Parts: sequence; C-alpha cells; structure tokens
Amino acid sequence: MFDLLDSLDTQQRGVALHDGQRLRVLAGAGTGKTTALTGRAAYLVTARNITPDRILLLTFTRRAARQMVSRTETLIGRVQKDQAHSGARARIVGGTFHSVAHGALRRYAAPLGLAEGFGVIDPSDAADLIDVIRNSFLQDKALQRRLPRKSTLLDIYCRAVDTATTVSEVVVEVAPWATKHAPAISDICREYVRKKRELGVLDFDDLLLYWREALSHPVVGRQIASDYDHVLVDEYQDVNTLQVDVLKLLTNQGQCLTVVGDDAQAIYSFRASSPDHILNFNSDFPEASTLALTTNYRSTQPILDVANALGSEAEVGFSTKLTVSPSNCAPATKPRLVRCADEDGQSDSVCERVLELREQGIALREQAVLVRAAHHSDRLEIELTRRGIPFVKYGGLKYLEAAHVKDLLAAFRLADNPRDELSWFRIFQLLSGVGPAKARTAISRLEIASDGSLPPLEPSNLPARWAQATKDFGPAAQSSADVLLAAILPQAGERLVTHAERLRLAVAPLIESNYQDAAARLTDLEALVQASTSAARLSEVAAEHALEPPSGTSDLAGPPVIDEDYMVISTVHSAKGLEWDAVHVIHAADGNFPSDMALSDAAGLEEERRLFYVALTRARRSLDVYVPLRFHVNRHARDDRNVWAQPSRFLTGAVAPLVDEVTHMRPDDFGVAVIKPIDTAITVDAQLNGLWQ
DNA sequence: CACGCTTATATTTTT
DNA sequence: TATAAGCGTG
Repeated sequence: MFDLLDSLDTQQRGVALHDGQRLRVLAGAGTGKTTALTGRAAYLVTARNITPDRILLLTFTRRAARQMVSRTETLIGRVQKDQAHSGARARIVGGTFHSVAHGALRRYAAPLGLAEGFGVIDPSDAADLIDVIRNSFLQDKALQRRLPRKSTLLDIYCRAVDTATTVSEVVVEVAPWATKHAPAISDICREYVRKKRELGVLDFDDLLLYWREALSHPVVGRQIASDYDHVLVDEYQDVNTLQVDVLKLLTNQGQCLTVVGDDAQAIYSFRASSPDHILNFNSDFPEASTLALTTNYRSTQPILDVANALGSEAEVGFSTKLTVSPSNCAPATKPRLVRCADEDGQSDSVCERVLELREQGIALREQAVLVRAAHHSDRLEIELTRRGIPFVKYGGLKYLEAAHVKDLLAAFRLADNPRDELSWFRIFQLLSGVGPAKARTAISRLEIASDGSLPPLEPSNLPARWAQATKDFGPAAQSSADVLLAAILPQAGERLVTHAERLRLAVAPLIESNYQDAAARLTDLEALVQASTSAARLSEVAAEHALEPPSGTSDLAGPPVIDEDYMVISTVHSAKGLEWDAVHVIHAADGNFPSDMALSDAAGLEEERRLFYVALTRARRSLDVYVPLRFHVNRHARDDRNVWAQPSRFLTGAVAPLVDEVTHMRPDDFGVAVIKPIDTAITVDAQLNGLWQ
C-alpha cells in the first residue's frame, strides 16, 4: 500500500501537511522542492478532499509546469488506486504565469473588453512591430543616427514596463550611447502600445498586465480568483512585483498560498525579478509561516562543499548551508578545476573527460555542459560534432527558426482577427512580387484604423475591401491573395480543424515558393493543424504556440533519435531545476563567467555568483570546471585576436583546497601554460571597476 | 519597387 | 552569425 507521506522526509512532510493560509518554503538546491510541492498538492487532493481543478500550480517554464502536473497526478493516482477510488479524474490546473494569464483572459475576454479573437505576439513579432515604427521615425528625422535596433528597443520597452521605470532611465542603463535619443525612444514606446491596441494583439507583458487588471476588477476579478482554493508557486525567488500583485489578488479572499523557492538561485533580475520578494515574503503576505528544506539529496559532499564555499563569500543571501543526505552513497570525488591553454584546449579537454566518464558508466544522457551565454559552446559544438559525440542544446534565443510556422500562425490569427496588421504584413510578403512597400499600401487600403467613414474591419466586411486593397499586386499575387481570403473567412458551422486545414492548404503553396527546404516545413504545418483539434479558437492555437518557448536545437550532430544516448549543452538559466550525474561548467573565466556585461554594479556581480552557484549545484557526483587561459575577443572570430583570461573571480582561495587542479595542455601549449594568475590582478580589477560607472 | 548582392558592425541571461 | 543599410538591376 502506497503511503504518500512515507515517500517524504520530515521536512517535506511538514510542507505537505502544513495547515495555514500562507506558507513560504525556503528550499535549497536539490532538497526535493518539487517533491514537497507535488506532495502537498497530492495530499490536499487525497486527504483534504480538495478537488484537483481547484488547485493552481504556477511555474516559470512550461517544462516545470508539465513536470509538476504529471508528478502530482501520478501521486494522486497511486494513492487513489489503493483507496479503490473511482470516477473521472479532474486535472490540476498548472502552467506558467503567462499561459495561465492567457487562459483567464480568453475565458473572460468579453467582460474585460478584449476582442474575443485577440492575438498574442511573441517577442519576435513584437520586435517586428517596433521595427515598423522605428522605420517611420527614421524617415521623419534625418538626424536619427544610431537609433537602437529593434531588439534593443524592445528590450528597453520591456525593462521599463517590468520595472515600472521611465524609459529615459532605462535607456541610460541599457543603451547609454543612445541617451540623446531617449525622447524619440519614448515616442516609439508610446506608438508601440497604441499600435498593439489598434491591431488587437497583446504581447507577453500585456498578458500579465491585463491579468492583474482583470483580477483587480470588482466582479470579474472575484470570479477568476474564486476558481481556486489553493495557489502553489514554484521558483518564487524569480517573481517580480507584477507577479506578486497577481498572487495577492488571487488569494485575497481567503485562498491558500504556498510558495517555494531559494533566494540563492535568483537569476532573473533582468526580467525585474528580485529575491527580495521571497526574503520579505511576510511584508507582502502577513502572518505567513516559513518552513525550510535543507537536506540535499542530489550531490555528494565535495560538490556541496564547493557550492557552500561560493555562497559563504556572497554579500547577501545564502543564509542556509546545504547538508548532504546521509543516504547519499555515491563515490565522493573532489570536483576538478581544469586549466586549459585556450578555447580549443578546453573543447578537447571536455570531449576527453566526457568520454572518460562514459567509460566509467555515466551515460551521455547523464552529462551536461553548462554555459553562461549560449555562444560559449560554439567551439565545443564543432569539436563534439567532429568526434561524433551526439548532443542537444538548450537555451539561447532562437526565434527565427520556424518562419514557416509563423506564417501559418499569422493566417490563424487573421482568421480570428483581421485587424492584425502585423500578420497581414507577414502574409502579404509571401506573395510573389509583393515586398514591404506593396504590403503596406494594401494594408492601408484595408482601413484597419477606420477613420469613422467605414465600420471597423471584421471578417464580414473584409471581402468588400479586398479587390481595392490588392489591386497593385501582380496577377499571380492577386489570385493567390484571393485563395488566401477564401481560406481566412470562416464558413458557417465548420469545425475548427477544418478551417485550420483550409488555411494550411492556402498557405502551403506560398511556403513552397518561398523556402528551399519546403518538404520538411510542410509537415510542421500539419502538426499545427492537429494542434487545433483541442482548441476553442485559431487565435488560441497561435497564442499557445507563441508562449511555448523555443526548446532545443541539435542541427549540428543531427537530431538524436529517441532512446539514443546524447549529451546536453545548456545555458545555466535553462538548466535551472535540472540535474545530471556529471556537469561540466566551461568558460569559467572572468568576463565570461561572471559576464562582463553584469559587472557594472555590485548587484550584478552577486547575481552572477548565484548563477555560478546554480551551475555547480546541478551536479550529482561529478563536477568539472574549465578555465581557458586565453579566449577570443570576438565571438565570430575572423581574426585570431585573443586575450589572457583571469580565472573566474568566484574560484577564490576558499575554493582552491576543495577542488583538484588539473592542467590540460597540448604539447605546443607549454610556455604559456603554467602561468598561475596572481591575486593582484583581482585587486586591480576591483579598483578599476569603480571607473565603469 | 522588389530582390539579390555587398559591406559594416555589434553581440547575456528568457516568459 | 545575423542584422542593418546601401547599391545595382530588372
């Protein structure tokens, strides 16, 4: 007979059984945070008779959400099987803040004054929209040189919104060289917001802003919040003020709130997150209880020693030291600090070590290379490919990968919302002989921003404006435009999948004529049509897809087949919450890790430290930190310029006795190899740092 | 005006 | 590498 509580340790059981309205759990790395949280959810359902769908589980990534929901349901299933429980099983509601916000906004669109078919734009769409505005500004004033590029502009906008800071302040921080353009940038932001409203689309930030607004609504807010009795939040150290507001509103009628997190792993300040929210939980949620999880089940003692040593040098936080689980019987070897001559030496060294560990029985699947920035693994990837070591890479921003997917999704959005000018702009340019200029005139003739002489654009009056809008297109483009129009217009009584399929058929020929590798792309489109079987609207399919972050890419070694053994390369950010038997942290050199981008203030350095801590604590039994003594200045090195590297400032004297130092040198590297960096350099750096304000 | 070509240039982290 | 901007051709 399965006893849920028996599967938890004393501390975790305390979390599961806790009987107060507000609970904060401070859970160190590897202490079974997920176990405790899913244990609590399962306990609430099976012992307290809470209906599963009245429990809301909030996370920051889809992966975490899926994992939590499925683990909870497995637990519930095991308990209920023993209790001979019968009947249909309700589901736990779980998702990222953004996807749950999206769901709520769809459900309550009408009372919130949102168009039913509102679109959701992902950051690349948002950047495109900003680019349109940016271009119009470039025309207006010839003096606009060095206006930030679209992605920087979007960055500035998001930062201002997330931190509730004025644009001019953000510009000084993010793009100091463009300070003189701050007023223009403010105008661009204002125009961006106006444009989004006009087009009937929301960006990622809007989802949260609107959700908060919806929850503040005296009637609607109450109703949304009353859907849940318990709200459980994972990775609470990553919330920002906006998300705290949302949680307050979700639980201000007596609903229970449980948050779990570790201030030592707060690594998202660039998204306006702050560990202060978990540290000062009681000021947001008075009379909260606090429990701590301190037994680490993941790593061996020597690995925890290094992590603790790193933490003990932090200016703030890291209040709890991790203690190793007495049940951990993995062989405890010291982590290695591997000095390599340069980046290629580092790649060699990693490859050899990976294979060596595999010989010792640690499969590739159980090994990961962690990097501070996605491009840090570029050279390693080449070497892995050369040696035929398969891998997948997670993290790094790769949106453009699936242009064809975005094309069909644009058509999906238009079917629900013909005011979505951004989608028209995309779709029109697929037609032969239609570029930005013709697309723009066609859009202007659709009279989306109706001046009052025409009714607002909607599917019913689209055909009437079509011929006029597309009259500048060539004959071929005109006829494919007509095909598109027919596909976009809904047919009475038709199933959603049928409509999706009609759109796919209309878009497919355009994909074929616009991309070389059309065959592979076309199968992706079929998958999208399938995705619409379970949806309520096409714009919802598009939105869900936008919210699904681009996961891994593995183009170099070829896509690993299921069950095949492959290694993982991941950014530290994307690795959070994961663990491997063997972890390789590369580029542990000052400037790379910690990143020199983050060193302008003390808070930045502290966050880099936490990031390093996250990296180290992913390892179960083998940890290797690599320090190349030289690395290239330019990422896409045309030249061979490289600089001498200081080992990461986190590898201090306190760490040294806790690691085995290894020097990995090829014969021709001798001479440069054995120069051991001296501490004065660190002091000098610190002195100089005062200058970079 | 579209489109293909060349050149300069700037690169963290992600929902 | 990938983006932006500029140029020449059709």
